[in-house]
Amino acid sequence: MIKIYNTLSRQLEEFKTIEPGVVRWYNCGPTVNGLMHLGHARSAVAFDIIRRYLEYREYKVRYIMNFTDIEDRMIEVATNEKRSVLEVAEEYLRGFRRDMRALNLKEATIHPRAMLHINHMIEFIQKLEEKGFAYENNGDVYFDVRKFKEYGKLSNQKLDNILQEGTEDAKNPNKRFVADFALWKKKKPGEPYWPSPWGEGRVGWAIECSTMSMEYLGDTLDIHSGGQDLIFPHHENEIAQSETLTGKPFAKYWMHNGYININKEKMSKSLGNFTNVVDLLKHYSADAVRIFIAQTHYRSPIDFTEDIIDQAQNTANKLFEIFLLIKCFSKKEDTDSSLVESDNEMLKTVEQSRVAFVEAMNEDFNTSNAFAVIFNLTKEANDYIRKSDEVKLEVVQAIDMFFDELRSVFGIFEDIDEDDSTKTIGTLVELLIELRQEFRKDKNWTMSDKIRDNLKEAGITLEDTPKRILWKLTEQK
RNA sequence: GCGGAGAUAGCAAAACCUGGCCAUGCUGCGGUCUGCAAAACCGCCGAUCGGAGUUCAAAUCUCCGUCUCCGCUCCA
Repeated sequence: MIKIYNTLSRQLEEFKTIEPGVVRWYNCGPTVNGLMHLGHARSAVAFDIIRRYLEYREYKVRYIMNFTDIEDRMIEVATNEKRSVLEVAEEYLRGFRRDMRALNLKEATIHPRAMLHINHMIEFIQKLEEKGFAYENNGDVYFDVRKFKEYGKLSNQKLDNILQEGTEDAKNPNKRFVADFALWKKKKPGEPYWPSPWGEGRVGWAIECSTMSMEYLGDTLDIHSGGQDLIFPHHENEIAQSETLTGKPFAKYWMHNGYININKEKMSKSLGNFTNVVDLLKHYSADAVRIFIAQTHYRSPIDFTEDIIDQAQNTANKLFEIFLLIKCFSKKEDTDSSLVESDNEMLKTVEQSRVAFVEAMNEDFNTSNAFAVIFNLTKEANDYIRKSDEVKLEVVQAIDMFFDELRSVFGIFEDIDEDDSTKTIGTLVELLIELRQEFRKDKNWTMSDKIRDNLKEAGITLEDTPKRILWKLTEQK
């Protein structure tokens, strides 16, 4: 049984989809007005792993992640850079797609763009108006939050406490009530606009997500997710509009990931401490970044420092080595001899690890504990390869199969394999190892060390273990 | 002011809902193995913010306090 923490109820709930075996999931995507930064990455990777886990548990996941390409901040950037909103959108959309691929994020089922759904949004607003929950004033259209009795249920706020007088938005004379939010905004000079029943203008932010999610997933979603900062007002507003329109719950489970701080400070433009994914990937592998994110539970805050990402890179390198070692052994010839006790114990450990892994992930996707399981298993696997009298194919293949599962859930080292050039090198290296063993038998340390040292210089590290000699290509990063 | 999250070893982090010898990773120290080295494995060091309460038993529940972060304005 999978348990999910639901922001709406503020507790763990059993995960039950509306349609058995199918997950309808809308993840609030980014506004494409800049480069993908660490905050986007945290959210995207955390939910990517959860999605992959649900797929691992054989759910069919319909995963929608939007790109917001028309919004206040888009216009702001376009104005500053003296370009059209469309140009800005195109550029950063490409950037996001590139960085998302680099981070090995699975492609969403659909990545809808707001600008292509304006007509549906207008229809949505019209229906709200017909129902009497929206009102037009001077070319703007607002949602009348006081009519939606449950407003504030997601963010756990009372209407009286929402929006203090004195904020800029509260002074807007077109609104009847301070907390009312814009569904449609009258065009301003120089801004992109669309025709509508209320005159020329553009859509409000929250209506974009409501419209697109319902268009692709129906009236009620299983999961709606995003960063914690979206709880209010964005998701609160989505609930108000959507539930007013359909009279049904908008989403069963609301999931929100924790923030990333940089050296104990919020990542923000004014502090100039944005860490962009492109820059990060210049120094660290995507696997390290994903491990860095997955080692903390998705709801906990992360304080990003260089030290921590270095540690994650270190962990990534170690995992890579044992993964590759097992992968290589899983492709060797079978030995024909029957399993001994230590083999059976290893097989048992793999099975127990799988159970423990599933248990950890079932508990609101406890990736920290899942990693603890992985580390414990890699210890055993390392021992098995180095200390068994004979490495049995059946055993390494069982380990490798589970490692494959882990790699695909966490989205790390998915392309791990020997390529052809490695195989050729392997044949040569094994020849040299044999030669070196001859020298070692004769206690000719000068020659044996020379082989080892020269190989090391060539980027190949030898490892003398009790039972056999292992070799590996020296890490690049 | 209102709402939320949090404080666990040198660093990171889990367990907290559902009370029962504080997982796990990195670092440091020692050991095993080895001709040596490296690796790997084993062991050790070391922590529940402070105070009170409930309890046979508290990191976990309750209360008080201190501190940090976030939201209430565009944010993942």
